[in-house]
Amino acid sequence: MKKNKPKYRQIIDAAVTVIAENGYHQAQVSKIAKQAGVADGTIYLYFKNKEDILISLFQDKMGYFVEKIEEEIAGKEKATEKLLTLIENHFKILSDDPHLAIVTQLELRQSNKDLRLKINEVLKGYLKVVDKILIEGKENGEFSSTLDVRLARQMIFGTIDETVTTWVMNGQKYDLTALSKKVHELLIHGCGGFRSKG
Amino acid sequence: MKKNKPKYRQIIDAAVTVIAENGYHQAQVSKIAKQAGVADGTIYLYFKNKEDILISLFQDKMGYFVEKIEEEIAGKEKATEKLLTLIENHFKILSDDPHLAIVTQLELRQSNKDLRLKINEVLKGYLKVVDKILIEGKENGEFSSTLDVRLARQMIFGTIDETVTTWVMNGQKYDLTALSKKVHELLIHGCGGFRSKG
Amino acid sequence: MKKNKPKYRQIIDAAVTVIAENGYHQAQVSKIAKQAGVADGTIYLYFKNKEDILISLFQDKMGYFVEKIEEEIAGKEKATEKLLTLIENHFKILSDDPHLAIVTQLELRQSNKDLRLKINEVLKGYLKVVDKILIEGKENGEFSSTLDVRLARQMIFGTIDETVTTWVMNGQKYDLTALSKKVHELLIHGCGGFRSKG
Amino acid sequence: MKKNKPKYRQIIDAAVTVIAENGYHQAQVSKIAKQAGVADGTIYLYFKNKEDILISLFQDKMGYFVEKIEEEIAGKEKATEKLLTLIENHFKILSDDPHLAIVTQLELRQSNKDLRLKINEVLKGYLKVVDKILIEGKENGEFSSTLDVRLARQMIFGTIDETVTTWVMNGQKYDLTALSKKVHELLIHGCGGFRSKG
DNA sequence: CATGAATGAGAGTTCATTCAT
DNA sequence: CATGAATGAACTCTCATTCAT
Repeated sequence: MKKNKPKYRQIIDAAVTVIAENGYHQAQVSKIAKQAGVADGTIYLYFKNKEDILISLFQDKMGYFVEKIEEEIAGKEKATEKLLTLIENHFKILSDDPHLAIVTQLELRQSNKDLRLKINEVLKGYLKVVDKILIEGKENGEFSSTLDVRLARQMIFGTIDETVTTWVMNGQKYDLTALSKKVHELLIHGCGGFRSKG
Repeated sequence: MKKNKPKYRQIIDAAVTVIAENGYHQAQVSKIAKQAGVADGTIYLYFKNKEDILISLFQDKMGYFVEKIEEEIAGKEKATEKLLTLIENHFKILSDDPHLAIVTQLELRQSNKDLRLKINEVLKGYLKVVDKILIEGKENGEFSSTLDVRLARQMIFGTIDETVTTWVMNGQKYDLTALSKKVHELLIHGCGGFRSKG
Repeated sequence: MKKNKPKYRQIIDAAVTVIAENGYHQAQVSKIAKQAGVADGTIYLYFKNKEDILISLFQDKMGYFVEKIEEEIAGKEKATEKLLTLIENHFKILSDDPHLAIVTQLELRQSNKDLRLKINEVLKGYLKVVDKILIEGKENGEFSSTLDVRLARQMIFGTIDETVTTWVMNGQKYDLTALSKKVHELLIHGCGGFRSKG
Repeated sequence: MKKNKPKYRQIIDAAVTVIAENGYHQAQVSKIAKQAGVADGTIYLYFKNKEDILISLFQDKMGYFVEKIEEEIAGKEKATEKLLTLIENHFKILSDDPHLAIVTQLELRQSNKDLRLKINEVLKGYLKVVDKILIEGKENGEFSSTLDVRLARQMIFGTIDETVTTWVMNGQKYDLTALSKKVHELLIHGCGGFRSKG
């Protein structure tokens, strides 16, 4: 398994750095090779082609993402708590790795449709976690019984994603993690806020 | 004013068609010229360069977007009604122009950072409309008085955008406009739904 | 005869200005037309093509050059005096018209071989004047009886031309005409200078 | 050092051939690559861009020029002998390489001002050699003590250059080297020739 | 005579990938 | 396993010239 060899990770990490610092369109294979400390040709011993580096990068990082979040969620009882944990961790992981945030929110989106379709495939793992929380919440009465899971998932992911992207575009200058509770509150009660009476 | 000459529109429309049918990276100037029925060089009598075509395209279409939505909103009294109208029109305009939907949701996002920054500039007009609705809703008590306008705007835009993108990526096979009410409901009351009692 | 119409001269003069100020490769027909205050198409009512403007420009200016010099020379008796007069006038005409100097010494030389061959054709009129002086000087004993007229002509023209070019390349900052006597002295007596005894 | 690799020279030599045979404006990079027997992209492993090929070509050839002439001059005692040697070698080197003569006298002069300024920089090395001869000649009494070195240098370079250019423009049909002595004689004694008595 | 909108051919350069060493 | 020199396809933009008005 090539994925366990040290150079595999070296190249993935080099790709994140190079893309974050130079932008997607200025991230040539030769630059990644140099950053990784290997020859251009060596890249092709570990990856099929350039696209494969990017997909692998995404799978690798997103795999950790899902794993980490599932782990943290496991300890929570209520769906709303789980959703908060998901938001908190999503924000935290990207806050802790500014390069990764730039790469996933801005740079990788410049890739062509094919690559984006493959990235979406990878994203499904994340979306399944969201779906599971939503279904659980519907079942135990925390969420509306008429909730459309697919739409709610799109709202949750869309909102989190837009929040992170705005933060990255503004230069990661403010504290993203501090927004978790307010975003959570918004997602649970909407713009209307919590009402005891209509 | 070049913008009023027929060839200006011909070229913009040709660009939408060519990008939608061939993808961003396969939309060569010569292809756009051919589709528009003009010579390659003619493009440069109306646009500074290729990037200028894309920005103009976005400004042009988004300008209509904002104009149309502001017009429709004007007739509504309540902020929630205005939000519904915004969602309905957003979905309707893109539903009515499948090519435009592909271009704005998928293809134009592949552009480089410079172009994307300029596109974001244009988007600000749309976000201001959303902000106005939110502020109004806070003032007349429809929305929570503690609502964070910026976060709420990110939720609204993120949700709408993600909903449209998902629809486009799935081949525009289902009725997007039919989702307006449910998306609206979600944005107002959140996953928790409307509760008469906490 | 088109050459006598006012627009003919307007265009020639515009060409000199535009080439001097923008350089040969940035002297587009449209720029010359604008400077001349006529439409692009009008150029082609007076000149066959762009090359024709440049050749006409050269013929026109060089014609004045030869005419002026022949006129001044006519009043001189000795060949050496005639040579001095030629140098003085050559330097003076170009000193008096800095744009023309730039155009003839630097810009027009960037033209392609065809155009340069035609320019050389025009130059022959000037070289004939030089030849006449040389032959006269040989006949009346002012110049060596073994003088190779062709080589001497190349020396005279090469020296004058190089002197003017150096002056133009240095920004026309010093007084070119002040060099006439010394250049003349050099051409008559060479580096060795005048010697009463070998 | 790329300059010592065989392909570096292959490309330079190919450029001389292609420019001489097709003219400056018809010397496309792809043509030079083909002539050199390498791929288009290979050119850019050895040269920054097309202009860099031409400057390198000039530096390379002119470097040899100056080196060769300085070497030959070193063995001569008198300034006049040195000048003769310079002329002889200048003529000989270009006579021996007809392609190079075409390139330096006609084609490279069509380059834009930027390139020509860089070429002039290279030429300064040659002009310094001329200056050294002139100063030496003044010091040891061979040349006039009142000689203006800058003007004399312009005469010498202008005359040699004009002589070579005329020879190239006439199709290199006559023996250029045979003119060395007469040109030398002209430069030393001028049109007046050698006089024992004024 | 004069206009100026329209034409369309033509070339330098980058970079993912290969393969002989 | 690792190297890195070599490959070659692909595309934007300029500008001299024309011709319908």
